[in-house]
Amino acid sequence: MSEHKVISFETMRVACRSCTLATLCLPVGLAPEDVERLDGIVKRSRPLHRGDHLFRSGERFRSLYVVKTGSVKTYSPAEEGGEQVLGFHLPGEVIGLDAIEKEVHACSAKVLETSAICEVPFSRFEELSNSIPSLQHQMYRLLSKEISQDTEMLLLLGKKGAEERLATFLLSMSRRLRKRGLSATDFYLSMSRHEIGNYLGLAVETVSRLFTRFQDEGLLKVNRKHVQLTDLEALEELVCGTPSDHHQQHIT
Amino acid sequence: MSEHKVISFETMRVACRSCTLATLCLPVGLAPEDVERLDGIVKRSRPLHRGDHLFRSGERFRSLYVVKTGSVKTYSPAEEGGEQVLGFHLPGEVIGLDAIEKEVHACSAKVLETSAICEVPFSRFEELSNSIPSLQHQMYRLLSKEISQDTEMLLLLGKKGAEERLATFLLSMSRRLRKRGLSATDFYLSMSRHEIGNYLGLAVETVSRLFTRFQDEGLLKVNRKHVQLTDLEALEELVCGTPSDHHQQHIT
DNA sequence: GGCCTTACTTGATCGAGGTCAATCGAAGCT
DNA sequence: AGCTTCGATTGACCTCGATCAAGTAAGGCC
Repeated sequence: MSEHKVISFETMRVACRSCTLATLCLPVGLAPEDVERLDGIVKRSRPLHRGDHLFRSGERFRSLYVVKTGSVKTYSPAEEGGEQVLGFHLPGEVIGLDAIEKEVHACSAKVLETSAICEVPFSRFEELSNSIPSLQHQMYRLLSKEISQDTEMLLLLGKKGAEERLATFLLSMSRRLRKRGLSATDFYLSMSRHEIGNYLGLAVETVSRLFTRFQDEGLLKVNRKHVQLTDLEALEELVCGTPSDHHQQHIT
Repeated sequence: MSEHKVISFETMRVACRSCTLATLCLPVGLAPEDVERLDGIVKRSRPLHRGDHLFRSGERFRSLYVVKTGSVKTYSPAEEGGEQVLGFHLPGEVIGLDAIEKEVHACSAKVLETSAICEVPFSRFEELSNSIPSLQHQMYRLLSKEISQDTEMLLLLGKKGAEERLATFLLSMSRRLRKRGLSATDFYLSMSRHEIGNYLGLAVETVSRLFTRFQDEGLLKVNRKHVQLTDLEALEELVCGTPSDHHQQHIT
């Protein structure tokens, strides 16, 4: 994991108002004094390390978590040691939204690399959002966004072929990294091929073969976890469905 | 469509407080005067008919819709006339939650049979939820529930085979109908085989074959849109993943 | 009633991608 | 360094479900 920088402890102590992720995870148009209030309920812990859990399936839901640096995967432990990867979470993204209703976590969240995570106790947050309309509004938007993202993913898994799935995944990473001010074309994947395959509903071997094929076709360069997207345009094309009329699953 | 009863106009005028769906779509523990307030912003229209749209992809988002009777499908119009079915919505279910963030509908909603639908203007609802903490709480729960349902669906499409998909679909219908006080084992499907297949990521032919197979195996009786589940137990087993160790997609 | 359109069913064939198996290479350990 | 382990890659083969192609039955309309 030497490709990932160590998180300085100082970084952890930065308040919401000065966090570089403020525009991502903070309500837009929130008054400064309200930011203070929100800041007051956020817990900041020491950096977590690869393999640490934010929570596990079955645990009582208490807090939402916001990734500050690093990355987290959520997964649903299936029968017999097998697991189902539900998502990968990058800085600025919120984890735990699916557990609000039942007040129990249906999935587990595991840190993929050394990461800084903010914890937001939900009951406190809910009280706060009661007295701050724009915070409530932002929360509605956040939840709604999660729904529409899941919907897109659903579409991907339901009808798209293996190529489109991997291309979509790579472009999603690219887009999300760019939004966070990082390189959109040159990055390290913090998850294994196995986890990618599991997430996309593909066998590890298929993921591996696709990486090789994409490289052969000049779409990207890949070396282990290091990926460089050299032809975003072509990847987009693969996704958008003009792949020279590829085996487009029935659909109708 | 003679199998579906016509909605009397009277039914439409019933206020939230006396609606049989109150326990489904109303906040639990909402004070009577608050129910009145909510009731005040809900619009009730004449019954809609098969093919009518609640909204179309691209339209500005203004309201959430609650199915009172009948059923609705949401779908995303894909390239070239093809569409992607995103979900089927039964009485008590809310439609439009995915559009809150962008304030634009990314999908269309079409009525599958004569249906009564309540319209809830979102901006008014949001104001109201600002002053009624338990309404806000219920809304958080509702949005969260949608997320966890999408997550389950995602799992289904990512890793499950055709049998499991159809079995899951049928059990989902069964469970939802039971919750609404209708028969869990004897019902009419308001959507076509084609729409079921599209929704589950399967070809029409596969859906048809599976219905036949399930019938042959004594799991259900099917005649056109009329379905009778005669062995819920066995269907559950198909879903849960103890199908005598069937071709369980890699997963790991 | 008879025609027509649309939905559903059933059979035959094909291919994307999963499974099995072997090899390779990198990171971690003593 | 040398050993071990786990992840990634590559090849051979096979299965599930898509696609193609009829054929059948039901509702709609004159």
